[in-house]
Amino acid sequence: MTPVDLKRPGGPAIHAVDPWLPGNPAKGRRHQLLSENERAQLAKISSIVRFKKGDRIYSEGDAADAAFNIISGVVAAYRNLPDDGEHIASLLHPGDIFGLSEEGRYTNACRAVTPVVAYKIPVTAMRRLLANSTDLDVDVIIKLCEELRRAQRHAFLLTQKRSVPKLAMFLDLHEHLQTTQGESASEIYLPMDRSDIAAYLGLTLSAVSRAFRTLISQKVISCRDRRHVKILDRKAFEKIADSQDG
Amino acid sequence: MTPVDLKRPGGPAIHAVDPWLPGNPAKGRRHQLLSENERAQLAKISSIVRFKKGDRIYSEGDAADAAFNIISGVVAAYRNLPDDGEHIASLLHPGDIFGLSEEGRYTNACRAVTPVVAYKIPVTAMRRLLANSTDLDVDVIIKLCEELRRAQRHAFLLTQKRSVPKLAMFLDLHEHLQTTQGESASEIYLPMDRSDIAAYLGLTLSAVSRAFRTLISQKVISCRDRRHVKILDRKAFEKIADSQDG
DNA sequence: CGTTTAATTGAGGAAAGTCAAGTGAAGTGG
DNA sequence: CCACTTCACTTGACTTTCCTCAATTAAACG
Repeated sequence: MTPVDLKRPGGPAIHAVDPWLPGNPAKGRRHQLLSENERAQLAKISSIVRFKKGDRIYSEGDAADAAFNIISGVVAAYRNLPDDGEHIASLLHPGDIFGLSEEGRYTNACRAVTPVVAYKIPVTAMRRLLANSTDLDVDVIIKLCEELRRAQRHAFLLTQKRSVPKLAMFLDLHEHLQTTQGESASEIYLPMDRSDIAAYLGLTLSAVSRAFRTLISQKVISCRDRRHVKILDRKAFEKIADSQDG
Repeated sequence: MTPVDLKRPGGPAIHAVDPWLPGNPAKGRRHQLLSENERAQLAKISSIVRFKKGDRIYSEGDAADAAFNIISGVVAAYRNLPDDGEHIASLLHPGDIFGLSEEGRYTNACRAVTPVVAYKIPVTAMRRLLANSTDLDVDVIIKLCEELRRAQRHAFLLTQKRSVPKLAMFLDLHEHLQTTQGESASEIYLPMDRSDIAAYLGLTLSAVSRAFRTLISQKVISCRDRRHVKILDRKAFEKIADSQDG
């Protein structure tokens, strides 16, 4: 499930696609951005924290005293809605950073979708490191560019009006995520449950369920169980995912 | 329409809310992040470019050789849809940066929504500056955090299912934008046309038009003309904008 | 002043939402 | 190890809302 270097951590790791270096070789490949030295420096000021599945990591509006860097597991950054639903702003994976803030307060709440291990990095120490500025700051900039693009892709996904293409795009996204992390491409693993998918796609639970059913009955995908999806008809799948007919 | 320091430019200017400095004083206020020195350094490597309303600044997939910093005007970053519609990923204003890329190619197309004046900064020169790292890199990080939050707010807005609250949130957003830039709060100015609003909200032109009509007929807002909106019933307006009943 | 582009409005249909009932799986305690 | 409880998900009937398409009206431009 997780690459080797994340299992035996040598300090925080930031994975991202370089925004400036032209494509090949290793097109679309995510690199570990930090040098051994930088990772060691960060390791000195950070601690390792663990969360059980479902644990709240912090709430919206809490004092933002630390940023986090995921070693293993999946985290959801979300906001609560007035009608007690929730909107998931992003799903974060190993190599991602979260805990950004506005005026010293977290803008989202965060919870562990799976068991999570992460580095916790105090912001004050982090700012000091950034000011003494090795190449660390450029790496952080690169990572932020990537997160920005992700947020924009998410917004794009949300403009899709029909539920089936939305779900297809979501599955596509997760397949890419898994292949770029070097895992089996034959099956997509979904670590979150249906209600999380609904909150991320801006749909109701029912709509997500029906969208799965539609794709299954059209023999475009099959589900071994609720968390394992296989793509049966790649061509139909991509047609549904990148155009908007479902 | 634009603060004075943007009219007589002393070099690129980045405006953002500090993510770490706690709220008061000047809560929610956007600062000019760059020092005189930094602005001068950036000015040396950048040129000033002008665009007429409607001009395409660059296309999706173009080689990303420069970033831009807006002096005056509004820019839309968008993607074309297969069915010849478009999705607007973000609306950019004076003090914003755009032209971020992935593997050396622009991920969005950009066009001028109003007449635009901007600094054009070659990425190679910019990278050199960042590597020689004054505090410039930290400022860029701060700005990117802000853009990330904006993208997440946009995604949040897009999860709203009814058109009226969506439009209300959009108007609210623009009111904030104008007050933080120190302009008259009595009326909201919309520099873009209805189809741009539709493309940003993920609605059809008709739906946007009807949402305006609904708010007008409920006497929540009034329109002096298509670009000037006034909020008549602040309480009703906020109820519609932050909860989801419209 | 006429032509083009932008916006409004209306009728009808498609799709997701809501509400509620029912099924399946997973975990608990006996 | 099995009955029981719980939670996650599915499915169905009905309502709401937006989209589609088309016809008009209003504004912008030469």
